[in-house]
Amino acid sequence: MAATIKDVAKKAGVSISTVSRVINDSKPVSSEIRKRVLEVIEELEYKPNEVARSLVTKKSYLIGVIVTDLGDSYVAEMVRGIEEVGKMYDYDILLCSTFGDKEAELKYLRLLNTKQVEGIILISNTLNNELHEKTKQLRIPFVYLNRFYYQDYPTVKIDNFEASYEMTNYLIGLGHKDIAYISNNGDKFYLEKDKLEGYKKAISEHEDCEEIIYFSKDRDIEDGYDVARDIIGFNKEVTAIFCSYDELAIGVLNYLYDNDIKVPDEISVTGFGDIKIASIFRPTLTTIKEPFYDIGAVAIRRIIKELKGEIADNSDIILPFQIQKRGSSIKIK
Amino acid sequence: MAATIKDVAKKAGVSISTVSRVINDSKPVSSEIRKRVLEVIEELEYKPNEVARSLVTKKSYLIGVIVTDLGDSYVAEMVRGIEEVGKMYDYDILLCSTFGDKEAELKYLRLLNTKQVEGIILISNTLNNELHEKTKQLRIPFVYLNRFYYQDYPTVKIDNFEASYEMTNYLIGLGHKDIAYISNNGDKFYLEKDKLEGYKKAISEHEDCEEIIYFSKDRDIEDGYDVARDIIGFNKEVTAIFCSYDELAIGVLNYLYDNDIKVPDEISVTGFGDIKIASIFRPTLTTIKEPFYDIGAVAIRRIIKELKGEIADNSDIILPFQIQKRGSSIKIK
DNA sequence: TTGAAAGCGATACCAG
DNA sequence: CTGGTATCGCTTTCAA
Repeated sequence: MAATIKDVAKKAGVSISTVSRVINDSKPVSSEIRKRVLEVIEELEYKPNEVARSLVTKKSYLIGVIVTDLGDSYVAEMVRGIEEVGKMYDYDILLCSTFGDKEAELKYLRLLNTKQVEGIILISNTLNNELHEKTKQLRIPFVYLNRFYYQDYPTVKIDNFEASYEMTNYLIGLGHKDIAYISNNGDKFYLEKDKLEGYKKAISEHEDCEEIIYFSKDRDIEDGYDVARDIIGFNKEVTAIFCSYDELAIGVLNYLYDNDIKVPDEISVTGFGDIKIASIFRPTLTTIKEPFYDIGAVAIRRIIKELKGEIADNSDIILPFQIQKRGSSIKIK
Repeated sequence: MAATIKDVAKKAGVSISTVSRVINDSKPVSSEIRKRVLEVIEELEYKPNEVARSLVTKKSYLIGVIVTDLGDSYVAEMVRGIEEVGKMYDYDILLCSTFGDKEAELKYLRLLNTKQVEGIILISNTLNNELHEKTKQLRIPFVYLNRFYYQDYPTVKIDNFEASYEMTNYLIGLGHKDIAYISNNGDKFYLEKDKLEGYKKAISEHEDCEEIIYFSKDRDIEDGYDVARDIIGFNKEVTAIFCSYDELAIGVLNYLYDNDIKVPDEISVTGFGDIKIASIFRPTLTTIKEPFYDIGAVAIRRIIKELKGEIADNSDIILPFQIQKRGSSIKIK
């Protein structure tokens, strides 16, 4: 068995209170005794049992992180941010993956609560209305991260409208007039709505441009592939395709590659997100960089602040984005 | 404050022992009392405090997972496997990322220990000799996963020699004779050694083939890019390039793309690993599928078995691999 | 079948 | 500055 505080106390000939004091240096201890205790600790390789400690202090130094799927690079990126910043404040990450199952979101919310996590970050990709009551009950700091939907919880994100507006203007600036936009869904709860509006606004500000909007079935690579076929088939004059998600853009690039259509020479393609593959793929993808790492980092930062009792209003945090200009877009000839 | 077992006991008019019995059904409780207790639990929304429970049972239902970087898709994949199987046995994952820092590996080993994790899985990408003594001290199940080096701990992997041998034979079967192999390093502790041997053996068994071995500086995409330049520059007759890691292969494909060399028409390229991007990239990459998810799954399975006292010898577990034939390789004309 | 009481390993308050 | 002791929330003997 591992040594306990009692073992140390006995061997050092002091009380457990004293041992506790030296390991936490919570109260003054004579340097003589401190030294002896430290020696015994060394000797016994004593390490305080954090579980016991948690029980009395009510601090677990654990943050629960519920994610959809680490297999999505943007999720992994957020978790990196969460973890790295968490560690700076001695917080550890308890990880749960839902694989898109709403039931699981609720289940893990409960589970993490029994494990006494001090805060919870949920990275979701669906809409979940049952969430509300559960999160209220918990009474622990909670941040909701969702790249697709908008729901009424504290969150961290970029200004999707503005980003989309800028990207469209960037393409217009390159001389493109027939810019197709691949949207996923413009309904109420979708962040996509903002993006779509951004595109529309930019287009409407330029007389020689017209809205060309296509809707994809979903937002995976295959969906981009399918829409690309439609666009190319029906709309020969399109010179640029702006996709509301990088995943769609990759699908578009794949379709164009398979059909020997040169990017960017014949057609420019841009995405949204800057997921990992965007800079690796050939051609490299021009896209809007959503700072996933920072989003995670800021999310946990917010939780820790709240834990420390520092003011934390319920407002969303908006992070800056960037237009990453890469090989898939070019000035029109 | 959340309700405790005492609150439940008081409200139900029974002792806490009884409450404990019903929530664990560890001992018979009259159905009448059970019902009442259950009602109160419902009413108070009582959820047992797992921390307190851990303290007495010595079971935290926590497995520590130390990884290099979730940003590497294969790591994320392993963690998925670990977590999904872990959950089946009610285990949760405590995640720590080292970003390649050896010191951090040791540090987190200690940390996880104080957090009373019941087992540890380390996903590493370096050699770490100081590990040995630390892991022995812990006396908890430990599995070591490393895609690059071999170190003397229980691990889960594929037969790298055999995989490399098969892939080389596959290319030979396609009619290729001048097959370049990009190795990272053939030294003692490198798994790479086995791969290199596999390639050599296959080549040696075919009279009209000759070893063409290039060494990359490291094993990232850029390194593959650099080596490709060398190969193309110095070895015009090469018709196939077999890379010891998918990352290198992606670099090679990028170089060929940038220099207008058609894959697979002019040259075939194959990789090793089947990381996520391999099947997305164009052309899709022919490669050896290392079952990362399964490796993680089996690793935690092993730990849980050991925890249950089921026999667990110290031998490595070898998982099957597969040759994924995709678009980057073709029969020679 | 039930309850009382002893711990699990630490912290923290109260005396001295 | 140091020690004794209650306590955190729960499980687990031991008696009844």
